Amino acid sequence: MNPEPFLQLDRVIHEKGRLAIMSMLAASPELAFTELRDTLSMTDGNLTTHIRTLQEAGYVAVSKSYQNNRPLTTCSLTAAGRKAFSDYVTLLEQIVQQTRGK
Amino acid sequence: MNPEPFLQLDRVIHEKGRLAIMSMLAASPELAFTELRDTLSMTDGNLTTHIRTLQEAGYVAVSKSYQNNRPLTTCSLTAAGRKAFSDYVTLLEQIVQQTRGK
DNA sequence: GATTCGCACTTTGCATTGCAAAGTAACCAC
DNA sequence: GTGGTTACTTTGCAATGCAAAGTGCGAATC
Repeated sequence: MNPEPFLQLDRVIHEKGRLAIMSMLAASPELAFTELRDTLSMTDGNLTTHIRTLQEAGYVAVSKSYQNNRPLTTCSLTAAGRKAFSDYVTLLEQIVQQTRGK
Repeated sequence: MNPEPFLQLDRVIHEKGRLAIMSMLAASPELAFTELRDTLSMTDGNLTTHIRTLQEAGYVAVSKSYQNNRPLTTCSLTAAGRKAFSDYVTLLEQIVQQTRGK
């Protein structure tokens, strides 16, 4: 068994909530705070902190505006975020293959 | 994007360290404390607590004995552990496919 | 026009947990 | 017998996930 993939897993992404956020953002150019919250059944507080963590890591860009007289926060992946997520998934693939191939 | 797989990920297994332990145990019938520690470059304290967590979840069986005048702790997957790990990897597969198939 | 309501977040506080430093126990070397 | 090594365990701390409570703003109700 090769332990390398595990050791390399990015802590920022390897967290249920943030992994889900990253996956959703990888599939859509941008998503609103409320879309993420409702789709992932997260509490508001939980979602803000995860988004902040991703933002501080440089993985997502956050834009805040006003639309329809409401605050509107939209998130999108940065280039670094896309890269990091791709690398992460590659590691997952390796782990799955290592496991299934036993 | 389907958020189901993420929501289902088993917290006990979905942790870098424990995921690595479970993977190693899935590949070998049993492993010694020291083998796990050295292969995964974990500190002793870190490893014991992770093993305890897995044990309390009913995923690994731990047997303690004395061999060569040394304590010898060996771990192996339980049936429940094997099942839980298999389910977990299945979810990983889904996540990888969802991502790669975009 | 004050006030209640609802929406979209943010902040705060708590409870959990990862982690390693220090501790324990048993053996060996000298 | 004490100094060192191995194989763990316990303890303490720092980080983090999480949700309850808080904030700001506009709309509706009175």
